[in-house]
Amino acid sequence: MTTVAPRFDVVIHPPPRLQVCGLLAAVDTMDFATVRDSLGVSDSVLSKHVKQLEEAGYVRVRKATRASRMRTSLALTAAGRAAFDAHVAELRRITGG
Amino acid sequence: MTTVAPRFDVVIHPPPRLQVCGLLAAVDTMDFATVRDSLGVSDSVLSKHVKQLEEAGYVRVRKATRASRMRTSLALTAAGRAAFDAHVAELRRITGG
DNA sequence: GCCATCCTTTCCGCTGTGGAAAGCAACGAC
DNA sequence: GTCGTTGCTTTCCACAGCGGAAAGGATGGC
Repeated sequence: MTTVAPRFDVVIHPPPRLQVCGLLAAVDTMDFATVRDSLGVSDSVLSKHVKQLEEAGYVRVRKATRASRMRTSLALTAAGRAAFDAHVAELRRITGG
Repeated sequence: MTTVAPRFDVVIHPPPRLQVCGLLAAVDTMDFATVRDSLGVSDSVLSKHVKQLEEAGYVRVRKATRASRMRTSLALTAAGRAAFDAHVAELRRITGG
């Protein structure tokens, strides 16, 4: 039984962004550097993908000074979580969940 | 517990090909026209995606004369099924299945 | 022969992508 | 204050992948 309406989302689907959403879905918040290292991508690549997720309203980017250094933390928004859940539901439907 | 080793497959991941594999995974064989109509794409688009799956060794294309008309039927190969299962496993892993 | 069916291939313009490098803001060291 | 470092961001660029339209077979009915 599905709780969200399956809906394919082209913003989420590409591998790097699917991974970012997958990571963020499991936590409240995650540092930019942690995500970057988890994906094994460069700063610029992650930054660009995060920007797309942010412009879609799926990810919130918060900059805070921590330990005397600026850190950027990422989190899924409510809309982002909903879109991710719907996309995952659609993937399950397509792949014969 | 996983039965196949999760492995991301860039040949399978793009939406049209993921859908083709998803359809074929559920049956022994499916006609080209049926797949085309299920995806809602044009002949040329499906043909090109099928070709990529075929060149990867994932789909077998069989042409047979049926009802006095030539029909093309598609089926996953063993390698195709294995790759699809592995890709689905990886998607589940990424999305927190 | 001619036409219709059923794909396949080519052509073309567009979009998306990653790598490299330059940019930039914030901070501590001095 | 200026210098260098850290931590992203943006720009530039070259390239791969995509779909639509149209031309191209191949086959069979007439």
